[in-house]
Amino acid sequence: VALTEPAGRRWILHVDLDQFLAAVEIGRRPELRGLPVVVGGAGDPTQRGAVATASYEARAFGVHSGMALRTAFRRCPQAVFLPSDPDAYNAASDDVMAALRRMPAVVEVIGWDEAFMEVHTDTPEAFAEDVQRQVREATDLSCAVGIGDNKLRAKLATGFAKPGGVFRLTKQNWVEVMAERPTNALWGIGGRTTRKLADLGIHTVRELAAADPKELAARFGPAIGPWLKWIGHGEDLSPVTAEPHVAKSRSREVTFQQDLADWADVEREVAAVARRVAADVQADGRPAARVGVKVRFVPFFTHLRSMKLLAPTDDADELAAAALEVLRRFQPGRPVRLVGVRAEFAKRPPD
DNA sequence: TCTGGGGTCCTAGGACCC
DNA sequence: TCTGGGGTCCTAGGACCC
Repeated sequence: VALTEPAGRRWILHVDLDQFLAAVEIGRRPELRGLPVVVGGAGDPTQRGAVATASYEARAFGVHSGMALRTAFRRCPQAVFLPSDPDAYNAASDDVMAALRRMPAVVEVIGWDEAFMEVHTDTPEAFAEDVQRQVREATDLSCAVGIGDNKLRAKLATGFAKPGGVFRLTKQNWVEVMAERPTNALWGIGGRTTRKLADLGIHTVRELAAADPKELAARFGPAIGPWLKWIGHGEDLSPVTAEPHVAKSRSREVTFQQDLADWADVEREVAAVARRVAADVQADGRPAARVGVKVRFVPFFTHLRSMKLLAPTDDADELAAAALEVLRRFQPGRPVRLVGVRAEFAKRPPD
């Protein structure tokens, strides 16, 4: 008998904080509780910017993440609009993840407000409720917990657990719960793929699961095509890993409140953004090997160009010069509403 | 009054080399 | 007079996620 064998079956839990950014703001300003709260941009709904998180009260008015702040204001003018405060959310996120890591589980953080946990137990619902208790005690935040037999099903289960609940989705109830739902209910299928699948006559998860893998491969490529059918069955073999995340790139971008009509202004902004990226690269302690520039023209055409550097560097002057060199490959003309600069780190050869 | 910011991974075509 | 086929690197862009 292997004494190291963990007790109980293997379960994957997906933990997702409820209305995370709004909850952090409410936590330090209790008078906001119960009010529609919208966090995003500079907190000024007359400016360009997007909703990062809306409280449930604001969602009742049709406000949701990704929506333009101005649109949110039109839908819910009485909402409290707050600027995004990344330092506060990072701190809260760190506290939550520390609480999860104190539990007997492998913890994989996948975002500010989300993590997978691999646990061994015969009572996963009881474990999930313990997770919720621990998170609340440590941070006063509430979370939903999805229970699955793999990461995909756990992640999808959370959607049925929100807010604040627990839901189990496994091979047993996959068909019952998911088969008649639209394909974009799956994690990994967005708007574009939904439309392409519809062109093939595939609208539901059941139809995707039954689709011809060759047809999918022809339409979506040799890796993504077969994977789509696979997730239609709810299958996912990816492991939960506690490996610390190593960033592959750092980027910054800025949307201008007024479009830039003068290309000289675009050049000045690209250089400035490149210097901010350089500071991030220096803080990371690894040099960048590639520089990319993003330009979004009016009305909303986005183009990207990039260049491998002759030699990796974290020097601000060099990165700014490289960004300007990449910028020269763009066709000036239309006014510009956004510029971005991305630095990619050198790929580290496997040991 | 349209449509944020920060990431990751995949695909595909051309260059280049053998 | 004819130029195949495979591998890798570089680049642009698509798509998705939080």
